[in-house]
Amino acid sequence: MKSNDKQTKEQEILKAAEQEFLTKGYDGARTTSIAQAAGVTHAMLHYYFRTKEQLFDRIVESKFSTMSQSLIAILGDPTLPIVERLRVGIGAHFDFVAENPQLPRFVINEIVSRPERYDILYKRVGSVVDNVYNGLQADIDRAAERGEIERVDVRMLLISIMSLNIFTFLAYPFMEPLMGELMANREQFIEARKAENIATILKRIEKR
Amino acid sequence: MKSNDKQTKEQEILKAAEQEFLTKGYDGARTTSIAQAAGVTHAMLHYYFRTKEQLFDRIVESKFSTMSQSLIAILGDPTLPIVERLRVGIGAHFDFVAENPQLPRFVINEIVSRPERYDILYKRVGSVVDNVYNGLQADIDRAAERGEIERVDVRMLLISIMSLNIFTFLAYPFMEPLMGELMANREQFIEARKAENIATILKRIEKR
DNA sequence: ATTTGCATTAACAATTCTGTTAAACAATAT
DNA sequence: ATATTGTTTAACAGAATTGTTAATGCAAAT
Repeated sequence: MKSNDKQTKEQEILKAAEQEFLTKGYDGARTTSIAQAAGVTHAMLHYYFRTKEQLFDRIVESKFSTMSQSLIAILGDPTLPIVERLRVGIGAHFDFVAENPQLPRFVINEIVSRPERYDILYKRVGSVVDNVYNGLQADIDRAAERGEIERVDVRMLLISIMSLNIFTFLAYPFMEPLMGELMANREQFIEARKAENIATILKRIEKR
Repeated sequence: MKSNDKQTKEQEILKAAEQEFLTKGYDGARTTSIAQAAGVTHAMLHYYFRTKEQLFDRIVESKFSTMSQSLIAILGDPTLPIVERLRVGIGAHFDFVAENPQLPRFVINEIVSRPERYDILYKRVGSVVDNVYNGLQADIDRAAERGEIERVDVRMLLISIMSLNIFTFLAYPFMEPLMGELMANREQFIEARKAENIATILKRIEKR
């Protein structure tokens, strides 16, 4: 076959694997099921990726990278006034999660069920992150100095933002049946939730 | 053996199963591993519970029940003034989750990976819940009428509370390496987080 | 046209895991 | 003492799943 089609098949498998791993996790995923969804025999899967684990690693790598990007989105544009900066940052992060609704559950499950695998990854990231906060924290501190907002710990604020934004999608299937008409229209609910999360965080830093 | 010891063995298996299922999920759990952790041969597990699925159902039943209780805790004491009522309710819910930190991930994963299983459960619960909200919503409306707080939709507020409280524990292993000294002392962080969540929600309903 | 190298398939091998069974064992009642 | 009942073990059976391999196909290069 053409090297064109080869890429297509390999990517077909990757696409199917992503879907399967994201919804069912490593343990629940079946290589035969992935192959079937990709329209190839399962031997092909092993031909291209050798083992289930190596295929999985490819997905993990890509998903962890996406996850990092989403976190960086929160930090927003440093040239904006702090309240605007946060409003935009929170919204961008929310949109990011909305486009990857299965991602947080996947990442969290991975880290919980096989922490050893991510030790190295984390050691690398850990030290970088501190610097990342500092810019935003300084911004907040200056605005607080000027009496525009309440002074808060940026890490606490980031956790709150992640909580509100991510939980919306993480627990969607759990909450949907409990919330009646509020969640009847998904898009409408998502929009309302975005506004609510922004309002909640901005009020948190409002000066009394 | 004594019927005393019998109960002990059966419960030993249940205890081990709970741990295994909560951390690894249904697919990742191994009946042999559960049996080993319980100190019995795996045939015993089948003797008492017949199949992996039946054993799992026992755990699910118990965990879903615990989950329901935790949600009811948020509603708090209707005789208290609204702000106090919420403060206490949020704190109680937080404490509940703190004592069952693996619970939300387990429940969410279950519902995502096998939604059919919970359709019946939900149909039952769904209609009840509306009544549950109404009390608190009325309480909020009255306080808003008197100009004490801002008027909000109780369901949005409940989602925010759950988001903040649950995410703290859900994503703990994910965040811990990213937050440096903030999360170095677990108990201290948990306390700070509890206060932060309460502050965030109470500010949300504060009148400008 | 033949060789070369990758792609593909079908059949098979090995392992892991769940669940069964038949026999041994222990406690209690008769 | 013996029968009865429930408990426990070891060995096994069956199914599912991952991974391998040897043969075949196909396309481009020489």
